[in-house]
Parts: sequence; structure tokens; C-alpha cells
Amino acid sequence: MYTIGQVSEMFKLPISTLRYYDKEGLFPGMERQSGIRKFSERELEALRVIECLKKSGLEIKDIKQFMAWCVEGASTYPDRKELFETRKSIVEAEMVKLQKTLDMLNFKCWYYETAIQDGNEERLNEMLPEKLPPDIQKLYDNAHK
Amino acid sequence: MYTIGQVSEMFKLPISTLRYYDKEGLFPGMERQSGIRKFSERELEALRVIECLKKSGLEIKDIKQFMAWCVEGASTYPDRKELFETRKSIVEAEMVKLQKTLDMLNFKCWYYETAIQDGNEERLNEMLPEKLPPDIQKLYDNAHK
DNA sequence: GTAATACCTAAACCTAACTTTATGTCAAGG
DNA sequence: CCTTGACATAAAGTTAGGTTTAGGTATTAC
Repeated sequence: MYTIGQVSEMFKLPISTLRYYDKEGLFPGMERQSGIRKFSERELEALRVIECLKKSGLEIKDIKQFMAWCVEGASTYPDRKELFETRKSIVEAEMVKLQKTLDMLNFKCWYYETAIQDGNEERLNEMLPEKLPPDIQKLYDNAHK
Repeated sequence: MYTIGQVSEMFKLPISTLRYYDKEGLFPGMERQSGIRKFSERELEALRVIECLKKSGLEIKDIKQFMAWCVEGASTYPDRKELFETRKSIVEAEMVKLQKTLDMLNFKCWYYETAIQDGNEERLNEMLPEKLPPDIQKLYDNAHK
């Protein structure tokens, strides 16, 4: 069993955030001892799932729904599975977009490295948009398609 | 040359957002014809960079700074290069975190698939945290480390 | 016994990035 | 000529996800 201060340390989250999550119903059935929150292993796993679902773009109110399903029991297994399948697709799509972003960033790094060497963008402007070095052209094309 | 409506269509962005970006100084030196914005290829490339930098987590006011550097000329090449190098590191770190998120999601998908088959979580509770099938154990460990 | 800590609540406050609203201009079509 | 549609502005409103503030309780340290 952990206090809110200990959990705050462990997860590097402000105490105010943990209380906010609790207020929003993200720790249903969390124990208290004379008013003081007692975080058990169940709440720590909940927190790991909260961080995962948040990162997947899910809103707090929908995370609350998930936690309510967990309390409801075996009848909600299909709902919970579907939720994770959906989040999975969303994160996979997000990774593709981030890769495109990374290609653009790598292209721009090369672009300014070249500009610094040349002292201007003249040569670069002549290479754009189709006469770039092959590996750079790939980055450019993926970032601009 | 494009009107704001055409650019809105091309980038699937609300007109209000484009006007907001303009007001925030993200299109320095954009032309106007009797008050009406004229988006040229320069503004389209700016918009691609805006989307990239936004996705990398950069705030509008810092994107504005970048656009100001572009106007300033060759003397800011090093600043611009450093900006992209920094965003690159940040996005790379983000991808690692997203992969961890994805591992958690994949683990949970397997978890609930198994729970549905068993009708309960008893067998799963016996396998946790160290006696999972090897491929699933990898996901679990990466998601929980 | 009092001072420092760690906990508690309710409610007000904050921020970024838009979005909406209210109002107005201007060109083309019927 | 007047209505429709696309453009314009300034300013107020929205939203999620916290954070801060003000005031209170309970335990431990000296």
C-alpha cells in the first residue's frame, strides 16, 4: 500500500494530478484510511493503463468508462477488448504519421546543413523538387506526398 | 496562387485556422489583393512545415520564431538547423514511448482475448507477472519496465 | 505544546489552440 | 438592383486537462 506522495514519486506525476484522476473516477473503489487514499497494486496497474490510454489519445471520460467496465466484471470483456483494439489501430496510424514527420525533419536537417555549407540556398533550389540525392529524395517525397 | 478557401480544401484545415495562423505571424510577407490573402507555393511549404513542427510538439509562438528566421536570411541557417535537430530528437523519443504504448495495447488485446476464451481472469492471474507465453511476456515487460 | 509535514476538499484559475459570432466588403448572376 | 457566396476583421467563447488557492485535519519531531 502506498500514499499519494509515494505514488507521485514513483510515476513522476504531481499529487494534484493523482487527486484529479481520482475525482474524475479513474480509481473506482480505491481504499481510504480515515480519509487518506491508499494506493494498492490495483491502482498502480490502473495508472499504467491510464498513461497508456492517454498516450493513445483517449479522453479522461472514456478512461473512466473503461475503469467502470473493469468493476462491472466478465460481461464487459468484449467491450474492453474492442477498446484496446481500437486504440491499437489509432496508435499504429499515429506512428505512420510520426514517421512522415521524422522524414520531414531529417530532410530539413540535411537542407540546412547543405545551406550552411553553401552559404545560400541557390544550389538547393535547383535540386528541388526532383533532383535531390537519392536517399534525401526519399525523405522529401514521403514528407510531401 | 490560391485563395484561403482553396488552401482550406487542399490541407483539410478550417478557414478559421488558416486565418488564425496568419494572425499569429506564421505567414510573414504573404501577399494580399485588395485585402484578400493570396497563398503562393511559399505559403504551402510553410504550411507543410507548420504541420510538421506542430506534430513535433512545437508551440505556435516558436513556429512564428522559425518563420521570422526564414525572413531574416542566411545568417539564421544555424538556428534553423538546430531547431530541426532538436525536434528530431524529441520525435525519436516520442516514437520510443509510442512503441511502449503499443506493446501495452497489444498485451491488453491478448489479455482480454484470453479472458473471453476462459470466461474469467483466473488463469491469467496465475500467469502474471512472469509466466506468460514468451512473445506476450516481451510485450508485458516492455510495457511495465 | 507547538511546529513542521503530509494529507484532505472545494472551487477558482490557467493555457494553448482554436472556433464562433457579429458585422462588413465586394464581385458575379439572374 | 438585389441576393448569393466568398472573402474580411475584432472580439468573445470553448475545451481539455490539469494547477493553484484557501482553509482544514492528523501525525510525528523536538
